[in-house]
Amino acid sequence: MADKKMVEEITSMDEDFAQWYTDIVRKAELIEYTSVKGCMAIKPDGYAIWENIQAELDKRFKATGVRNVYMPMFIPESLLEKEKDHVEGFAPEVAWVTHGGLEPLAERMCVRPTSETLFCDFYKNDVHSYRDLPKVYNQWCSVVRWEKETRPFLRSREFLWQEGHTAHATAEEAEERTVQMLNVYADFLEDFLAIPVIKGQKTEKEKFAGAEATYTVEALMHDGKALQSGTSHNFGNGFAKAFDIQFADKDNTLKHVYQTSWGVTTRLIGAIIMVHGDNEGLVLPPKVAPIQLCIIPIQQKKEGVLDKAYELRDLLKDTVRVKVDDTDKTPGWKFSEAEMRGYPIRLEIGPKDIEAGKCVIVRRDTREKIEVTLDEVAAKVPEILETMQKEMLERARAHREAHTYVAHDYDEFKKIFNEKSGFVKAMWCGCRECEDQIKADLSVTSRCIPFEQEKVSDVCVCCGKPAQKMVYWGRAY
RNA sequence: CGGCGCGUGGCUCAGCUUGGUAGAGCGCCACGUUCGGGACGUGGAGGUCGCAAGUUCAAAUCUUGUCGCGCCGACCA
Repeated sequence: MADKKMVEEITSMDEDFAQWYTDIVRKAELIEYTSVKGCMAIKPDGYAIWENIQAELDKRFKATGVRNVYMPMFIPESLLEKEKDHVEGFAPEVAWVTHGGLEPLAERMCVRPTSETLFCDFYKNDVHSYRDLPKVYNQWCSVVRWEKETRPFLRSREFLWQEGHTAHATAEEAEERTVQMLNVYADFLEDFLAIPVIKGQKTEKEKFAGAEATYTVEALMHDGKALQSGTSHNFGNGFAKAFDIQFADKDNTLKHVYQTSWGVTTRLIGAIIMVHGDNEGLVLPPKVAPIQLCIIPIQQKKEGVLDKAYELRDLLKDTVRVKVDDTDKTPGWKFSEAEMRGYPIRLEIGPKDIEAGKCVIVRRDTREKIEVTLDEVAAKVPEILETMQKEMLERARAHREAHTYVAHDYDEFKKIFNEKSGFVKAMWCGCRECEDQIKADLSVTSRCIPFEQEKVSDVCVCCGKPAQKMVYWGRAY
C-alpha cells in the first residue's frame, strides 16, 4: 500500500528523477512556464512557500540587527566594472538595457545580477566615520542572470532572493558577521525546512567573484546530488578599495571598510522538493507549509458533515494553518490532491466518524493513519505536526549519512562516483589542478571544506601529495 | 553554447512515412445519481495543428529558417 503509486501523472523518482522533479513542480501547482524563456510564473501555492521562508528568515535576520533597504535594479556599466574579479565573474551572464524609450542611453546598464556594486556605491557616500559603522543591510528583490539552461527554482533567468550587504570597521567584525549569517542559514534550513546541511568554506575555484572567502551550506538531495543552499561571503576590503569606501577611525586615520554579503534564493523551494518529496508528490515540512492541515469531509452532502468540518476548522484555525476541501470532488480525489500538494496532515471526517465522535488523521510523510477522538483533535494536531517536522529532519539526515562515503585514494574515489551518488569525503592538497582533474574525470566538484574537519588520509586523493584539508565532493545542481 | 528529444483544444497524445483544410482520452460547463483512496450517466462548449517563408491546384503532413520546452554536458544561486 505504502509503495503503491497512486498518482500516475507523477513520474516515479527512481525511474527519472529530473522528470519527477518537473512533474511535482507542475502538478503541485508551484509554477507555470511563461512566454519569457527561463522565467517562471510562481503560482499562489509556490509563492506562499516563499512568503513563509521570507517571513521566518526576515525575523531571524532582524534578531541579529539587520535592516531592510532597497537598491536600484539597474547597474551602469562603469559601476559594474570597478571590481575586476567581480565583473569577470558576472559579465557573461548579465542582461543589458541600452535604450530609454526610443533614445539610446549614453551608458548602457545591466539588470542587477547581484548588488555588491550598488551597495558599494551607496556606502561610499553613506559611511564617513567609525560612528556610521557597522552597516547591516539586506534587500529582498529579484535578480537576473542570463542562464543558458534553466530549471524551475533551481536555475531561472530571474529569481527571487535576499542579499545582505554589510560594512564593518574591522576585518574581525566582518569575519564574525560572515560566519554568523552562515549559521543563521544553517539553523533556518534545519529547524524550519528540515534540511540538514554541511557548513564549510568554498575553495578558491568555487568561491564568489570578488570575495576573499565564501562560506556555504551544502545539502544533499534525494538523488544524491548536492545543492548549494546558501552562501555567505567575506570580501575583506577589496571592494572598499575598488570603490573607495573609507571612514575616519577612532585613531583619526582614514581606513577602508570591510564587507560581507550573504544570500539565499527561491532555490530553497527546489531543495524542499528534492529532499522531502516522494512519488505521491510534494511533502512540505509543517513549519514552512502554507496549509498545514487539510480537512476532507466524506459524504459531505449528508446532513451535518460539512458543518462538522467547518467546526473543526474554526476550532483549529488559531493554532494551525487549516483549510477544508469542500469542493465536490470525491474523497479519493481529494486524498491524492492533498498528497500531491504536500499538505503535512489531512483530517478525514464523515458520518461514521461523527457518530463515533472521532476522525482520522493521516500524516503526509509516513501516510500513517491515526484515529483521534474529536475531543483530542485540538491537542493532537499540533503534536503530530511537531513530531513530523522532527522526523523529517531525522530522515533527511539519515539519508545524507547513508549517502556519504569516504575515499582514501583516487581509485576508490572514482569507483564510488562511478557506482554511487552522494557526498564523498576525501583529502585534498589545496591545488586548483586537482579540482580541475576531478571535474574533468568525473563531473565532480568540491562542495566545501567543512568546518568540522576529519583526517581520513595523509595525502591528496587526486595527486597523492601531502593533504591540507578534508573536502566534501559531489555532483551538484 | 554543444548533443539528443519534443511542439496538434486546458492536459496527455494519435494523425505526418504515402499532402485532400483535425481526432481520442482526460479536464471544463449543465443536470441527475454518487461520496472512507483519483465515481457514473446524459447533454454541451472548446483547436485550424509554435511561428515565418517556400513547394503545390491543395500543407498539421514536404523543404528551409526561426522561436519555445525538456533532458544530458560546459557555466552558474
